[in-house]
Amino acid sequence: MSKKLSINDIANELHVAKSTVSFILNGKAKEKRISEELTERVLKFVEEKGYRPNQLAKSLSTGKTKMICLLVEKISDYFFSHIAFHLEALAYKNGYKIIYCSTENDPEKARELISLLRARHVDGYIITPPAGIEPEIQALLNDGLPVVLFDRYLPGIPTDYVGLDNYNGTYEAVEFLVGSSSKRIALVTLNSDQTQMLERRDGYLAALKKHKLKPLILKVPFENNMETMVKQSVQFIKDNPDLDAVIFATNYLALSGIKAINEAGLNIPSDIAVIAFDDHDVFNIYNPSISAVAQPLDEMAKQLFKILLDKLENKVRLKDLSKVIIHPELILRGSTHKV
Amino acid sequence: MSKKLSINDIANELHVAKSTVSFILNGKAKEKRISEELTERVLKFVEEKGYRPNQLAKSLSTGKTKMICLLVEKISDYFFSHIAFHLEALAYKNGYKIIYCSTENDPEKARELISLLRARHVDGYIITPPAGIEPEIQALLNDGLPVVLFDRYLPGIPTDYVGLDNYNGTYEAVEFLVGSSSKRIALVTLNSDQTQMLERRDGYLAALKKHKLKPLILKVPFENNMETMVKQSVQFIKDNPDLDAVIFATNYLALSGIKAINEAGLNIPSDIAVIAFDDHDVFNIYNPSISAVAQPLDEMAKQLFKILLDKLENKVRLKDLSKVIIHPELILRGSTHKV
DNA sequence: CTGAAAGCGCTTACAG
DNA sequence: CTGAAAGCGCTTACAG
Repeated sequence: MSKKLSINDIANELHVAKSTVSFILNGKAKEKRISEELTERVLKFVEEKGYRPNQLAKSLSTGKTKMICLLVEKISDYFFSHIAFHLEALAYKNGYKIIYCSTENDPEKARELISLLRARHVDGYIITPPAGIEPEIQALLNDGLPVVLFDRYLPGIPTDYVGLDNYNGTYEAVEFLVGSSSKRIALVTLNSDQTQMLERRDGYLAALKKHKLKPLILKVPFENNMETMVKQSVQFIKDNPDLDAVIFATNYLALSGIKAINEAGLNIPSDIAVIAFDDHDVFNIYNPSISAVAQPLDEMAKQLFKILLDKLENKVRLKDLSKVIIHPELILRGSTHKV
Repeated sequence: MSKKLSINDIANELHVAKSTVSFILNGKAKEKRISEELTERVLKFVEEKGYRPNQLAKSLSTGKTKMICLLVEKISDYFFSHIAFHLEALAYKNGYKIIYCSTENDPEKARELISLLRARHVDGYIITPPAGIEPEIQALLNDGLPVVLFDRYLPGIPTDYVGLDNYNGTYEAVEFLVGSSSKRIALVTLNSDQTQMLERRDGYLAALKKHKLKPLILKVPFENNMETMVKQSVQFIKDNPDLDAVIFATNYLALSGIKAINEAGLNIPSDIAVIAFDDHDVFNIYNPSISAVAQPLDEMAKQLFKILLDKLENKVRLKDLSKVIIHPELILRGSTHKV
């Protein structure tokens, strides 16, 4: 276990001041008018020895850790793990590392996590906030730390935000269903007040109203397991025999709902057409394949990271907020009628 | 943006030495025989002010960062994102944070990531290694850093390891299929030399041999997208009309394979029985539901973390290696015959 | 029990 | 161009 090289060792071995080495390593050789020859010599030595500056010391001294906190509802969810993957690529390209945390939608846990991450001095935050952590978010902002919310926002607090145009997502889904002659269109959603869920509901309601159709909404409790969800959906279908189309507000609701439709002995799409909100790998290979309102995951990640990076690099003032609303894509597959 | 409190500020305000404050904060008050009254006073003050020690400074001084690197093939994969979720819970309970990185199975990228994480002085590593990073793993070990590999290992290097009993996973799957009267059992696997894939193949071959059945293996190139995989599987099915059962070596191979079986106009399980290696949420709600050799994800995460933590806390010597082989669970669902 | 001091490994004004 | 020095905010022997 060879002792790790420090900037001091390098300075000593090369008989130069460690400040000189530091400047060279940080690309300030020109600026500090250090001779090209010396610069070369130092860089070569560093290269040979495989020296890597201790980031802890650097961070303590500069106040920057080059770490970003990704605080999501649950890292194992399809949506979040894919966002995590895309963000990672962008972060690494720019010299940042990502620490992830799952809130499981518990504000208490989110508070604790933010507090822990603050003690580690991460440079910026990307967060899907549970309701109730407004004070902590505000505190981050007050202390000059960049915070970008995504997927859902906190109505009381102005922040940077990247989200889907959920309203038009369901609106356009309804429009399509009406256009393919569905008359009785239900929305199956979660019993949740998160902004993205409310927007999906509102888009649905608005489109139905436009077409003078009666809304029909099933709210599934958030905590339910798949089995319970299926049962509730089956009951819902039985109670509404005139149903001829369903929009599911999340991809897992759709999966359980389709099982329910199968169990009820109905055919997709001839008896009931189905559109899922939020795409999923398996929708493509399901039988029938499932139409979906897709969130462009890479685009969302790209926008999220851009907003954060601009603030981290002081290209944008902290007070100047960006809201990016990404347009979803309605992907038509086998679970809806051809038009 | 109020200035952050430091241990110096606290010492000054309370008119005590900062070493005293440090001892108290680190629970060494008793050991250092600091009066209970003073201890109380300091803790109360700290509590009131909401002081959080700067972890960077602490890390620089102690050499411990309380951070763990989770280096996986791809964070958005079902298996890895679920392992990540379970590990997170364990890590946080023990005061650790996790930085994740995706190697995408590229040794060059893995090397770069390890180098970057070393500069950040993470305390320990949990890794699914791509072939070719043996030297880097060895270097970590030589420098006394705990490393636990999982899912696959590097044959040349003795390390801590947590993996599935892949051999018996496919072996038992074949046994079951034979027992439910399948005669012509194929294995669809990836064109990969990773240890876990080889073990799955070997278990399959051994079980077939025992029953004097002829093996039939399709190797799908690793890089293929879903569509290509489906095409290859369809062709494979057509080429082998006597096929009556298939074991898919990964969950995504199973999903594309099932699509292929559907497209070939065959019925599951009456024409072809199907077992997938590695369970997936959607298998349960698929129609028919899909039998699977399930990896106990929480158990794997638990073992992984325990091994790592024991080393981090010096409960186990670095040289003493653990290998934990976890037994898979064969979950029978609708894609296989009842027995 | 307490205080002064050195050290972790960097950065960065400041003076030459 | 270079060197000595202070500072980031902790920990921890060491001496009283």
